[in-house]
Amino acid sequence: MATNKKEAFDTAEVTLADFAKALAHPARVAILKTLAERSTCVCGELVDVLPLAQATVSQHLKELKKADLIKGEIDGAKSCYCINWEVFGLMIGEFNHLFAGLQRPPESSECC
Amino acid sequence: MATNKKEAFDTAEVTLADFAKALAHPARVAILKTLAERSTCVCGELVDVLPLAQATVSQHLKELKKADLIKGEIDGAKSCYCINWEVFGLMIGEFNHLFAGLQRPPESSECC
DNA sequence: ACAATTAATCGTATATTTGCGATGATATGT
DNA sequence: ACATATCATCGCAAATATACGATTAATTGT
Repeated sequence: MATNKKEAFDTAEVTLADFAKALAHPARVAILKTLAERSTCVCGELVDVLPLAQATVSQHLKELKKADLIKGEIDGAKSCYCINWEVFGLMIGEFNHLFAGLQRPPESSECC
Repeated sequence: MATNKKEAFDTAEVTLADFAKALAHPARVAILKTLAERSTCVCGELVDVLPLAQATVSQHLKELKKADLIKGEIDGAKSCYCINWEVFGLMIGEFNHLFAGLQRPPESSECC
């Protein structure tokens, strides 16, 4: 059974894994890139940019929203999205912290 | 259908998404941490450290190997794993490149 | 030779992810 | 009021991911 064993892990590890999961699809990476590029918030333009159907793009946006990496607001008939820079910075911090912690040892120890 | 649409995206985005997917589970983050910590390569000790069954740990190791983030060698009856620092550095570079590209705009543009 | 240890793999169950068409709800333009 | 545009959500299908017990294969210790 794929019972969720998240409780059994460190909070830091779960947090990082969740952020990583948000980035674990090229469409979502592309969405973030596009949102950052056009400082003006885009909505259905994303559908034009991506090789995916509107429903699918909507779903990826939902994922990014769930991870709190983007904010969305209804602007008339359209939906306006933008990067949540606060959380985004937090994510970068988490990744950097992990990478800093995982340092190559002083070459004395050769592995297998 | 969950037909793979990877071909339709930029190589850079696919590469990064693949690395992100490798980190998208707390167990795999924990494995990398443990491998880095004990410069000496561990094998079944990981099973003791993790709250998962041996078969499950083996599967996560397989995932990390698929992403080329770790190397594994059979050492007698045991299996010895270690971080593939070359690829690991490459991954860090990819993430840093992404994060550098996604810069918060000069505050002029307020989003939604 | 034989029991015990180690770890990969198989089979299975369940959950999640990915993708899309269709539908519905809201807003806009005429 | 009515046709159109925009987008979230639903329902469905297929693929992946997660987890584990059981089995297998190889190694080690006695």
